Amino acid sequence: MDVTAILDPLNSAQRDAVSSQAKHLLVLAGAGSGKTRVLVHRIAWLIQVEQISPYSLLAVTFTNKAAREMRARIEDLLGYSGQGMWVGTFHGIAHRLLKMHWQQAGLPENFQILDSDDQLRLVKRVYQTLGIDDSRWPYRQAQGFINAQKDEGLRARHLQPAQDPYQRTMQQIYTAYEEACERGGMVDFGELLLRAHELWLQQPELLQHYQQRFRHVLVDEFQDTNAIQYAWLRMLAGNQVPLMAVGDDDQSIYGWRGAKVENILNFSRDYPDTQTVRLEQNYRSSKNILDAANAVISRNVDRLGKNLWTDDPDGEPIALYAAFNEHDEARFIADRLQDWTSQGNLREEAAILYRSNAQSRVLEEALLRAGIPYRIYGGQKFYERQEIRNALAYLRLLVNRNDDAAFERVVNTPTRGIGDKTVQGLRELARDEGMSLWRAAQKAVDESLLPGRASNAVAGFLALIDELEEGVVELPLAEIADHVIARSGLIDFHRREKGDRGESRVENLQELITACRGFEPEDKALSALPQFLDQAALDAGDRQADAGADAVQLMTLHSAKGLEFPLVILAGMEENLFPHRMSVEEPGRLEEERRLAYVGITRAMQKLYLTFAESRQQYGSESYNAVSRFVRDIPAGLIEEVRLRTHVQRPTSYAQKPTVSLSDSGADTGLSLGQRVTHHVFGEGVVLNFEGNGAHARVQVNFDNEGSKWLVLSYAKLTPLC
DNA sequence: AAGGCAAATGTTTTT
DNA sequence: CATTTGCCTT
Repeated sequence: MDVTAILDPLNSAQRDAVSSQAKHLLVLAGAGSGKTRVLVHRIAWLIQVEQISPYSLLAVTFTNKAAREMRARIEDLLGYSGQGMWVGTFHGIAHRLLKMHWQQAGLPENFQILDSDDQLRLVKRVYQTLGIDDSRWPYRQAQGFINAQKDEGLRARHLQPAQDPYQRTMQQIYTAYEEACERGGMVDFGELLLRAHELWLQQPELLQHYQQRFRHVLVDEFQDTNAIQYAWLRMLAGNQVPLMAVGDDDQSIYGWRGAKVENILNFSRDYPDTQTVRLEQNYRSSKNILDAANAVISRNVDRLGKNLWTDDPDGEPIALYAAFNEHDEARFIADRLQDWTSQGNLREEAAILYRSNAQSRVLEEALLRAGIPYRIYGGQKFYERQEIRNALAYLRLLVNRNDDAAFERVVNTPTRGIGDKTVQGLRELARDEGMSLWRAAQKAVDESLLPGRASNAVAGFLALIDELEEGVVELPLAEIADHVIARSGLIDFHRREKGDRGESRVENLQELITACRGFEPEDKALSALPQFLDQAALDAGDRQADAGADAVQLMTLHSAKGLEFPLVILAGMEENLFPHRMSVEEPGRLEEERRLAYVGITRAMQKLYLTFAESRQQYGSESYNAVSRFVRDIPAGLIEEVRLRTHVQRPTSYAQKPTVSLSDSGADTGLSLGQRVTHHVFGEGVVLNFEGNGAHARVQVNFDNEGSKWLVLSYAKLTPLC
């Protein structure tokens, strides 16, 4: 392949980036501006033109999905997979390093990865040993504290001794938590990064080895890197390895998880010989959609500044629908999707995006009723399901009896008469003797330290695990899993569960066996099981099994980042929902919500619907939210309001009754449910509800600025609009 | 030790 | 509203 094949499909800014001769490169890539394409073509350029071996390239992404996509697209372009090239997530690469250099990293060879669930359990155990009151300091707060510190690259010993009780308690927990991890050879997600950083810090010759090996390092979604990830990159780069960072400050939506947009700002300061390239031409959305997105994001103060433009025509106007309530909203959406497919489009080209997962239920119901196939992304991941984690815990015990997290999880699952008290006893013994729970259990049985019944039960559990391992180690992975799931009693345990929840859990366990069958170990020489377990911990398994069927896509705005759809429906465009009520107070968090709105709008290629509900059931009670400020930020000229309710008679009985009563109550008020009205004090609003008649008639109006109010019809001078 | 009922508690998500 | 947690009874 020659240079033209790499550069021809690119615009001039993209070409500048791909063929850059500068030492370091910062690409500010707006939404839909060909970010991944530039990365992939840059890699092709380095290999084909600069003659750099794939072995000397390192490409870091944020998600496993992005890593897979990059691999696939490199293969597409080059015609072969970049053999020997390191492509992976920060965590995946850190894990790889630690596996290779476990001794230098001060870890046991078979160190265990703790996911957030394991981590929370460990935190709870630390509370118990320290005697900390969890009603005063919630577990999750401590977990959040620990992760936030690790994101910043701080260990407990790095923290300033503090006076205030919150800091003191958290630091105490953090210290004990670190000790517990160290003792058990356990490594949480943050620890992977922290350790990988320290590994190089403490082993300069190892760092040098990698600095010589990697002749180019490329980073995707740079706006999502946190402090420790950037520190790790900087250490690797030193003053010799060229870095290429690609990101978009306007799409930084993970600040709440430690991501630092500032890293983008600091990059050119930290590396003065950086060429900055802006990709501002958008190839994805119609002009109307892009103008709307620009209008929304321009209200943010804290930006690097970038204006996306397009050669495309205006396209269709953005449609806004004011629903009566969330059911009406869902019904409207289902109708639009029906229109979409009846016009000959594919369902999978349409996506419904929402701020929070809780919104999906009503939408699902409406789609189900309308017979529209759909697929939901997000929610619970496969490897995070209870039943799967239980099965994995048994498998983990086979590999490593001293895995306390796994031991605790399944010692009494299915229930076998080992209750809290017994486990508590084992924990104390383990702590006193400085041994794992497994060894403590052995000791307790051998030396009859437990009451008879409990002792028998514990002995039974120990025997079960040993027995599970017998004659199984040499078998293929899937058969090991099958054997363990059946013999541990997990299948029966879930089969006995009431409702159809148990049924789906049994199916999931079967699915796990299938996953084992399809698993290809990275290192064929080593046993497959430990490799499978590591992969399960690092990749939550969000790949969709039934990707073949044509279905509408439902997902949160967060998980929509990086995707695009011809038709996008943003549902729940309401204050308190989006922007979320937790984020409206703080300007910084509000800016992040706004970036989320920007991400949402820019997912749309041809047609964008915005919907909101005048009234919505939230946490069991009715709430009345004004239309989202993000909708108001969009110039009116770009929006076409759909006003079905004034023309269409709602067939449902509850909606008709008040309409009839309203006109029956003496003079025709000209009001109906969903009617837009204006009041001389409260301004504009929408009629939500109605009660009584004649002089006592009252209407409930949701005012745009004042919220919902009940007004006596004969006093309030309401003027109908439209 | 296990199961049932009342009370509390609700973002976003990856690794 | 729906799910999870904690207390209380068998």
